Amino acid sequence: MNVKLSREQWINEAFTVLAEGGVDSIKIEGLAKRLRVTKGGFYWHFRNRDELLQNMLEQWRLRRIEIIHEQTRDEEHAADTLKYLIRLYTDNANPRGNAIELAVRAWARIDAQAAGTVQSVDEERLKCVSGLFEKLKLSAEEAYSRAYLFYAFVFGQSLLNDQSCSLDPKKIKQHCTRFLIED
Amino acid sequence: MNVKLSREQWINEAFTVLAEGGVDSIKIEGLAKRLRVTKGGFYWHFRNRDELLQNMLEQWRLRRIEIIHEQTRDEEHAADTLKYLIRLYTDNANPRGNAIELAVRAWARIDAQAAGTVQSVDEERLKCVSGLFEKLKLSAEEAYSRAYLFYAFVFGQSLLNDQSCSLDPKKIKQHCTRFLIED
DNA sequence: ACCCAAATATACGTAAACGTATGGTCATGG
DNA sequence: CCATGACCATACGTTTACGTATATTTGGGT
Repeated sequence: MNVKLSREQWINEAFTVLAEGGVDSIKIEGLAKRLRVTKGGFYWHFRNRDELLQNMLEQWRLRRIEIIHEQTRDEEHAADTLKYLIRLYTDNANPRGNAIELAVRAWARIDAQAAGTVQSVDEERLKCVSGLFEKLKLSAEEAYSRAYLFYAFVFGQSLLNDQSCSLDPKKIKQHCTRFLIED
Repeated sequence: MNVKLSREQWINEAFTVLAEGGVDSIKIEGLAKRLRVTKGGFYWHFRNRDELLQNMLEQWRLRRIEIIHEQTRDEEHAADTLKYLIRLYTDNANPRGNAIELAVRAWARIDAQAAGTVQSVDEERLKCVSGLFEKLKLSAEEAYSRAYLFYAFVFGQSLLNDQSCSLDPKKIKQHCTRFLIED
C-alpha cells in the first residue's frame, strides 16, 4: 500500500469531519473508526494530532491559492469571470467546500496558526479579484474595496440561514450579484 | 444572595468563553474556575450543560431581536439609520459582541437548535433592515436583496482577517458602506 | 440567637480522548 | 522464500470533563 496515499486518506477524512463538526470534532479515534482501522496507524503517519492539523492547514492554503489563480486567469472577460466565481459559492453546488471554508474560518478565530493561513489565502484572493475589478475601469482603491465587498458577501451569505423568506433565495442572490458586478 | 443574578453570572461567563473559544470550549469546571467557585453550584442552577446552552441561545435570541427593533426604529432617516447600523459592526467597537455573533453562527452549523435560533434572529433582522431600504424607494424584492447583501457584508467582513492590505481598512469599509447605501 | 433556603465544597464514579509501547500482519523485492 | 519496511491491533497509563451524592457554609428573616 502507498504511504503517501494513506496519509492523504487521514487528512481527507479529517477535512470531512471538519466540515461536519468543526475542528474540535476532529478526534483521532473517531477518524480511525470512520476509516475502519484503529488509531495505531495514525501515529505512524503523524507525530500527534497537532501535526495532522498543521498538515491540513498547509494543504488547504496551497490548494486554495492554486485554485484562485486558475479561477481568475481570464482577465479579458473580467465581468463574466467574476460572475462565474460568485456563482461557485452562492450556488451551493459544493457544500463540502463551503463548509470547510467556514470551519477553517471559525478555527482561525481560536488558533493563531489557522488565522495566519486564512490571512494569506485572503490576501491572495483579494489581490486576484481586485485585479479583475481593475479591468472594469476601477481605480486601485475602488477595485480593492469591491473585492473586499465581494468576498464579504460570498462568505457572509453562506453564514445566513435563509430558508425562511417568502422570496426565492436564488433570485435574491442574482439581485446581489448584479448589484455587485454591474457590467 | 440573589438566585437569578447568580444564574445570570454563569450565563454571562459562558458567553465570554463562547466568544473566546467557541461553544466546545464551554466547560463547566472551566466556568467555575473563572468564577472562583467549584462546579457544585452550577448543578444547582442548571440541570446539566445542555440546559446552560439552551438558556444562552434563548437569551441571545430575545436580546438580539429586542436590539434590532431599537436600532431600526427611526425609519424617517432610513439612510442614516442604515449607516449607523453598519458602523456598529464594522467599527469593531464591540469585539465581544462580534465574536459572540460569529461563535453562535459557527455553533449553528453543528447544532440544530442553535441553527433555529440564528434563523429566527436573521429573519427578524432582514425584515427590519429591508423595511429601511423600502423607505429608500426600493421595491420589496430589491429592498430584501439589499438587506440580504447588507447582512452578508456585515458578517462576512468580520470573517475576513484584513490586517494585510496596504490600504487603510477603515477607508475600504467606508467605500463599501457608500456603495451599499447610496443616498 | 436560630433556622431555612440558597449556594457551594468535596468526593466519587464513569467515559472519552490523547499518546506510548509493543507485538502482529502483510506485501514486495532481493 | 523470507526479510524488511509499512501499516495496524492491542493494551496501558493519564488527563479532562461530565454528572451525582452528600456534607457544608452563609445570609436574611423572625
